[in-house]
Amino acid sequence: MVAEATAKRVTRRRVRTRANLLDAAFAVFAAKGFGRVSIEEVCEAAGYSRGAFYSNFDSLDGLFFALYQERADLIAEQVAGALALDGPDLDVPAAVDRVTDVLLLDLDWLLVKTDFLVHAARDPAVAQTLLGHRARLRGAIAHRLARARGLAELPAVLGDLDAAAYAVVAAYDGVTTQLLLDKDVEHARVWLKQLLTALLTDGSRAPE
Amino acid sequence: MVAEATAKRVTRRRVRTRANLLDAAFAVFAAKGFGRVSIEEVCEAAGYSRGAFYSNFDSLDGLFFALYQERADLIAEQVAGALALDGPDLDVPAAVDRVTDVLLLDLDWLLVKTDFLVHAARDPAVAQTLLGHRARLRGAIAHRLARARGLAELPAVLGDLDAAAYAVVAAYDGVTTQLLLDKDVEHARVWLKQLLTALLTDGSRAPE
DNA sequence: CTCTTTCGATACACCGGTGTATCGGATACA
DNA sequence: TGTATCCGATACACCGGTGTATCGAAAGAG
Repeated sequence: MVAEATAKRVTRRRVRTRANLLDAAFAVFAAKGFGRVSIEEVCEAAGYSRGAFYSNFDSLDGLFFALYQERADLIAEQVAGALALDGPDLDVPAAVDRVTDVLLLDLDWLLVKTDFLVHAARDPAVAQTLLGHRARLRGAIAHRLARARGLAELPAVLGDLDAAAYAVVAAYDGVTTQLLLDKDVEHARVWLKQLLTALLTDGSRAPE
Repeated sequence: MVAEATAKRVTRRRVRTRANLLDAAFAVFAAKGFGRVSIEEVCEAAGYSRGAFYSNFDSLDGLFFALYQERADLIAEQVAGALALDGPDLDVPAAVDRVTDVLLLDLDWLLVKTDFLVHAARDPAVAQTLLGHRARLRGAIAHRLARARGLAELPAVLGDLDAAAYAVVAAYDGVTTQLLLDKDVEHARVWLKQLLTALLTDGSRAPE
C-alpha cells in the first residue's frame, strides 16, 4: 500500500533480529570500543551468525551509524521532555536539575557517543549529521531559554540566547570528558549543575 | 657511568628511528584514527620495516602511549609558558588569550588526544595517567589564578579556586568537542575566550 | 682501523576476520 | 493449510596483519 521504494515483504522476525543485533552491538561497543570490535563479536553477543548480520547491515560502520541514530533520537526525546515539564515560564534551576539527570544517566551511552564523535571527526558526511543533532539540541535549549523567568538574569557576557545555548552544550561536553575518566556520575552531575548555574544566572549572586 | 638498569649501549641511530616512528604514527593516527591503523601502516609511513617497530615498541598500544606522553608534556610546557608570561600579577584577559591560542593550535593533536581519551576511558591504568595530567593542569591554573588581579572578581557561584580551574578545563574540553566536528579553529578560539571570560569574571559587567 | 655490540630488514608460519554463495527452515499471506 | 517468499545458518576461499627467528649491516668503543 505505502509507496515503498522496492515493495518488499517486511517480516516480523527481521525487525526482532535487527533490534537484537543493535542491542548486542551497543553492549559490545560500550565494553570494548568501536575500533576493537569485529562483526563476529557482535553476532556472537547477539546469538546470531554472520549471515544474519550481512542480511541486515552492510558493514560495521553501517550498524554503528544506525545504532547512534536510534539512541540519539531517544535521548533527544527525553531531553525535550525534561525541558517541557514546566508551565509556560521556565524555572531555570529546576530545569537544569532535570536535564542534568537525563544527560548524565548512562555512562555506556556517553562512551559510545564519544566513540561516534571520534568517528565523525574523520568523516565529513557523518560529522554533518552529528552537527545537525547538536544544532537542533541548541535550538531547543535557546527556544526554551527564551521563556525563562527573567531574561535580564542571563549574564551579559554571553550575548544572545544562541550563545547561552552553545555554552550549555559546551559545559555538557566538558563535564562528559572528565566523567569518562573518573566514572563518577554523581560528581559529574553536581559539577554540571554548578557550571550551568554559573553560566545561566547572574554571577554576582552566591549559590548557597 | 650512569647507573642504568641494564647498562646497554644507546645507539644514536636508535633514537632517530624511534622519533621517526613516533612522528609517522602521529600523522597516521591523526588521519585515520587509532582504531583503524595497523603496525604495518605506521612502519610504511615512517619508511621502516616491522623489524624496526618491534625493536622499539612491543605493541601499537605501547607506541600510542609513548606518543601521547611525549606530546602532552610538550603542550603542558607551552601552557605553563603562556601562564607565566605576566609579572607577579595575572592579567586575566591577556592570559586567556595566550592560553587559548596554545590550546587550540593544532587540530591533529586534538584528534589524537580524543582518541586517547576514548582509549583511556576503557583502561583504568591509562585513565589514571590521563587523570594525573589533568589534575596537574588544573593545579597550575588554580595556582596562577590565585595571583589574579583581584580575587573578588571571580563569580561566587564557582566557589573556590579549584572549582574555577575545573570550569576552565571543562570549557576547553567542551569547545574541543565542537571544534572536532566543524573544524573551525578561529570560531573555537573566540568561543573559548568568551566562555572563559564568562566563567572567570563577574557576569554583571558587559564585555564589549 | 678493528672488533664487538646493536639495530633493523627479510622470511616464515599462523590466525582471525571478511565477504559471498548456497540452501533449508521459518514466515506471511491467500 | 498451502505455498511463495524471505531470512539467516553454514561452508568456503581469501586476505591482511601479527609476532618470531635469523642474519647482514651499521655504529660505537678501544
